[in-house]
Amino acid sequence: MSSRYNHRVAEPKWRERWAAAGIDRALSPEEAGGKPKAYILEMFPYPSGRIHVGHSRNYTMGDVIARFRRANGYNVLHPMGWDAFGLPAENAAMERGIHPKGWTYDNIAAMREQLKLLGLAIDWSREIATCDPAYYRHQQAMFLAFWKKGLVYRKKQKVNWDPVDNTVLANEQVVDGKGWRSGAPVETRELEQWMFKVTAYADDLLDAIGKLDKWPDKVRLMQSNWIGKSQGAKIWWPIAHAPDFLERTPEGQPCHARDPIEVFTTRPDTLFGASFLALAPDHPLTRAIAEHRPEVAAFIAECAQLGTSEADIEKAEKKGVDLGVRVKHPFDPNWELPVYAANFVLSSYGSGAIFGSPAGDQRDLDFANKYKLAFKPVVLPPGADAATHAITDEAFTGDGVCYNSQFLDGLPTKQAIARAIEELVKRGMGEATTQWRLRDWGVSRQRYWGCPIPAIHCAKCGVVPVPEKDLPVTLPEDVTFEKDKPGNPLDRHQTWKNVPCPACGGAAQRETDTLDTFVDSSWYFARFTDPNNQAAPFDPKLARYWLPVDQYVGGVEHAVLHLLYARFFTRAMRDCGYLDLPSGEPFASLFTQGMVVHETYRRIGREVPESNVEIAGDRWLERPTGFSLFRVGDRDTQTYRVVEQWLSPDDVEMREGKAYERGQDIPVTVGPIEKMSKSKKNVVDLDAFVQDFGADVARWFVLSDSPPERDVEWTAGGVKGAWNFVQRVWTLTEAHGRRAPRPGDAPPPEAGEGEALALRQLAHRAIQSVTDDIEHFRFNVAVARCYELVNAVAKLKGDGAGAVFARGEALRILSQLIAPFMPHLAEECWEALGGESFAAAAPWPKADPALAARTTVTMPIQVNGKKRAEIETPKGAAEPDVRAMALQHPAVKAFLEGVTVRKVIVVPDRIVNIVAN
RNA sequence: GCGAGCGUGGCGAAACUGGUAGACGCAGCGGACUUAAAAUCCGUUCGCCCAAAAGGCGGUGCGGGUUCAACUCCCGCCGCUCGCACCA
Repeated sequence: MSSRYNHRVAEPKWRERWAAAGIDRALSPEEAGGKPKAYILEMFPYPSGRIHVGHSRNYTMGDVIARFRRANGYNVLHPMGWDAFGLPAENAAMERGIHPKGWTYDNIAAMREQLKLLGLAIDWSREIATCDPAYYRHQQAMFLAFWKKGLVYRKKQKVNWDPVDNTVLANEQVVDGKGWRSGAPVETRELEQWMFKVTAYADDLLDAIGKLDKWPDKVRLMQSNWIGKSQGAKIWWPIAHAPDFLERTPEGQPCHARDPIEVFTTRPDTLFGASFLALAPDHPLTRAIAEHRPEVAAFIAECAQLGTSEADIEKAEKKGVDLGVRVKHPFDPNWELPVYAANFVLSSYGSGAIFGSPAGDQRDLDFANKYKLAFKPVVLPPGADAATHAITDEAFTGDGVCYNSQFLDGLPTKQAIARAIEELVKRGMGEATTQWRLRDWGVSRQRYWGCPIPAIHCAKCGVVPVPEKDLPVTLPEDVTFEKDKPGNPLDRHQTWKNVPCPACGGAAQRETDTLDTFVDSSWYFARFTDPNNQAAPFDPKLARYWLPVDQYVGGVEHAVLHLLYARFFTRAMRDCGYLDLPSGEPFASLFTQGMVVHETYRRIGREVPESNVEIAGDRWLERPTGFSLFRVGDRDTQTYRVVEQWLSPDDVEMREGKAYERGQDIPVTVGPIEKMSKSKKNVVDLDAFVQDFGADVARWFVLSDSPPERDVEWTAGGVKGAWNFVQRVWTLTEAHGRRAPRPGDAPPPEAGEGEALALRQLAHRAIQSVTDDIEHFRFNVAVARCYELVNAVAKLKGDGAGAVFARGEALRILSQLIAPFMPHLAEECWEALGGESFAAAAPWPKADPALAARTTVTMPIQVNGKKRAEIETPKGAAEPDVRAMALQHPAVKAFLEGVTVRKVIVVPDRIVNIVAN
């Protein structure tokens, strides 16, 4: 009498047994003995509330690797923690009148239970939360150490200000000119900021990318581009003429506005093609002139209005205004050039000034043409004729040979650059330099729920570090959040804020900014190696044992932000003596997984006439209400409707291929397939799913349908496939279980022939391919191999000794192969088949080479590239034999009638191709 | 605009360093079991030609090329996705 597999009983049972046996605990280096270590880590979650099946993919992938490594004899560290500081906690506090700490810890408690439902092989004894003073006290100590080492400094500078979140953002957190969380257009403010000197490692961060050979090329490229190294020259252009008012500041002090203007260029070889200088609208000289010249001030204002989005930039015309300043050419004091302010020059790159060489740069050319500035071409493209080559509308930006360039004439571009720099240095007009796109990391955030910056401001002593003995600087808990009181509650907290100066004892104030939460996640992987250490962030010996992380798994959205910061942090920790990690690289191997996506559903709202539709960027709004709209239908039938609300998949049912609200006749708009997210409601809650189908079905499905790096769409069909598989495996296993040969039994002679032998061979080949597929992150292919094996087991009928043995062996192998993917079902099967201890603790199966190896191969025979027949040959059959067999095959003979065989190509064990005509 | 990746049945996808295209799953179709449904099991499923079978022809976005042989390599297009974006 067979029974259905009951995940509701089996799954909790095995989780309890694993926990009781402590099999997920990482061993100390001493306990591990000669075992190699494997540190497997998924990017830790922000405790936002609840987990949905979309989150589970990331953790499941890491878990497959962790379980696989453990079965292969590694000492595995697979921990979990919480990236627990951050803005959503404060927003929740404001909305609901609760404390961020309570909200965060409640979420952690709920999400921990949910993650445990998945049956992840995690060492929960190492759990950490970044908002725990036991964690962030070490972060504060490191901050002080970095400060001492010169890797932390303060700087008054223009910052990206998010007006919605009321805080500063790092450059990496500004996407398309908008805040990465709030989506609000970022404003510019001038603020005193705490900075991390990431640029101190710019060269190393860039060079070492070349050694990260187990990172996706895409991520490596993105990091290289972000660091953005350009080699070239600084050039100083002396002022020839300038308006008189530049002699003095508005206050009457002598000023430096007559200092030479510095520009950066990668192409000093084009200096003889220079036609003008252009300054950024907010270049100091532009602003100084704007004080006196209304048209310049107007131009600055106009530029400030211009958006920074793609569309704006594409449309924006190259525009400028003559500043009335003339400069001397560095190679010819008699050659004077005009200085413009121009809208296409960025103050944030280089020195915020360029020299325009129109023949060699499209923007410069557009600008010169608009303002009728004279120029000449100075780089001759390969193959062009110096007498006729001309530039009108299209610049030549490639390499060539210099002409019209005095002492540079005849030199190819690379040599000309070197020669030009040599001459600049000789004349004291410039020098070689390297320009980086990478900027230092501003870490000050004007928020409460973050790690306090351990510094005190004293009127007498300046900025003083908090003495180490006074750490941690803990967040005060008695703060209030009210919607009508914007700003940082730490600023308002008098008893916390006002403290004596550690240096002079006088009245002083604590720093009220907190650290960017990306600081918290920049070293958590090191903390996991020694999570309960009170005295230090971690024991360098333990860190040395476990680091680098052998396999890191996470979303590609962190390709620049988190991954770059973590690489900086390990270098800084190393140089401050915390960490013995010569490479400075935290993650040896990185895998960026695809998302789980799902259809979106929207309740259909009121129709809006097209005349009231306003297009705002990529969305539609209703005039004058400003309500968001969406479009229904195709081009001919399109109508606009108000977005009423997103509907959860649970509230939608399909009837005759159309979507309706559950139990009602209201049609539902099926929207695009998007990443599962709370805001679009297209999520499938994990608890409910595990209750209905089990964690194993969720795990199996998210890995089965698509390659792991690609998105996978959550569909009812996919769930069904996984569910069927679970039932099928269990039905076959249970039916076999009670007459199973025990593991290790010698095969009876009958197992060495016919179908029994074929199944044994297939099972052993499955071991080979699944092993290889897991190693190479081809989980979807591994899944397909398991299906093949199950199909073959089901197909083998009969109760003879050979069949029973082969089936028992195949099922036992199957239970082990599925163990990393579906650990609960694997245990249930393992037990039913008489296995000892746990499937999770059993060593990974080894393929018997004699069975896995192929003794015969099926070779296709082609005639003129078209397959005409197949032959069975022994593996490794000699070429003449194969050739003879092929030529004698009746089907082949028929095709060779009346033609001459010109050539016979035999690729051993693969294919035969006969060329004939 | 620059850079990267991708394009294979109705759908998700396989195909090792060029060697039988479509493994495996979903959906579909036919059948068994059942009073019926669900579940399960068996068969079938790229298109076209042929009454069927055997067999043949075509087929991996489009157009060329290299090769005995191309989803795979090269050249030129088209489309989609992602990243960066006036970076001097």
